[in-house]
Amino acid sequence: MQKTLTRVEKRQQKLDVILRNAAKAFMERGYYKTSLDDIAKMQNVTKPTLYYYIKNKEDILVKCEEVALLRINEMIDKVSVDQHSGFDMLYDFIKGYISLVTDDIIRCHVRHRGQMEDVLAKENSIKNHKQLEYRIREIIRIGIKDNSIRDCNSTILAILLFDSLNGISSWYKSDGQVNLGELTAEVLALFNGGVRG
Amino acid sequence: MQKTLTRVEKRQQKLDVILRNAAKAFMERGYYKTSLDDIAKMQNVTKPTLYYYIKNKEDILVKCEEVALLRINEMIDKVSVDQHSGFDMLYDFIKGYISLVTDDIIRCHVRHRGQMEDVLAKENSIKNHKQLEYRIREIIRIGIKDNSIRDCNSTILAILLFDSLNGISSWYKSDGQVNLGELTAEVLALFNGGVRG
DNA sequence: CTATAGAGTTACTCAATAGTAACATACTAT
DNA sequence: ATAGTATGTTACTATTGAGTAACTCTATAG
Repeated sequence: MQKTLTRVEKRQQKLDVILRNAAKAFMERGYYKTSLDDIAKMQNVTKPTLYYYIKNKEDILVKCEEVALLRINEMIDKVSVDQHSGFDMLYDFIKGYISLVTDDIIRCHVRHRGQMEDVLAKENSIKNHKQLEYRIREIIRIGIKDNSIRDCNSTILAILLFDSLNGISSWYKSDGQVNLGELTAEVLALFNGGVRG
Repeated sequence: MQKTLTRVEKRQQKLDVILRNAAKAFMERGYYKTSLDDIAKMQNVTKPTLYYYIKNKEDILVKCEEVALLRINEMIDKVSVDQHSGFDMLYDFIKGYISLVTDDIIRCHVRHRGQMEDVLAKENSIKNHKQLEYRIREIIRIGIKDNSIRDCNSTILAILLFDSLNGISSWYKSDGQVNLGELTAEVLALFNGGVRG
């Protein structure tokens, strides 16, 4: 017999559902074209109920960001524990990131990061992303030192890497025509050896 | 003595200014956070005046798209006239595209394409981008045939290419720390030979 | 078993802003 | 010069949607 959920657990679950539904709607219709009434309806509740779980509309973005950053950082932790080379770490990061950007909450974060109206939230969001970029830059630097990665501007490479991977998040749909495995393989091949024939 | 501008020319110029200012504001604050009053103020006119030049707010996006597509297609035309290889064409396309995405109207188009509320405008925008992607795919196919480009899924490569280049448009600022020349060089190097050391 | 906090509702306020009507002025072609 | 159109203004309408007040019902802790 499963232990019945405590109030706190139920509450957390409901918040998760709100975030998931909101993230999905934001990705499909966009943040401003999605009203809180729309989101409430997806849970079969009314708008004021949402305010029991979130501070305001923008808080949904902030909370999605929290979840997303946790998962992304966790993934970077995993690929960072000593591998053969910087290249290998970066390689695994790309694989990991692509598998993450199929999740609505992550996609929502990627699409809306740094766009909050609240000045503090916005600054924080930008800072958070800088932190991620910094971690990837470090991996690239390790790779350059051990000669597994071409000597390059690690800042620019890190940005370009995020750009292309984040681009995927905006169009990738699990039910679309592009297969995730093949997509990952192509990205890794491009990343590994460029496009030269 | 310079011939004074005709009404039609003056009108065209004013429309250009509106598009440019609107595009700039949309990139800085976002489409929904920018009101028509804001845009009007940038030209020192009032909101109803704008309606003399545009059908409605969304029409600004449509008109920016028209301008952007003209310039992008023109650039692709230029790099397509017979070069040594598919790779060379693609190489020049990348150079050309990066130089274009520093322009606010192009950036505005890139950021907002396919997001119109008007169903027809939206479908048209998506179709337009598909058309661009198709042209790049063709270049890639030429490169694969003449062995200047690695045998790969041309669809995925075209998408990834646009993703990374369009990513640049969202963060690149001409007054920022990243130098455009160095950025282009890094992209081309990555594109040419990947990241392997 | 019951007091209380949790979870939800209906019915509102209030602000922002897209778009319009009606009117005023300035150019330009004849 | 002047008719008429291009360009602009002020003052408005109408809608949307975020956020709140005030209330009901329900479950659980003691």
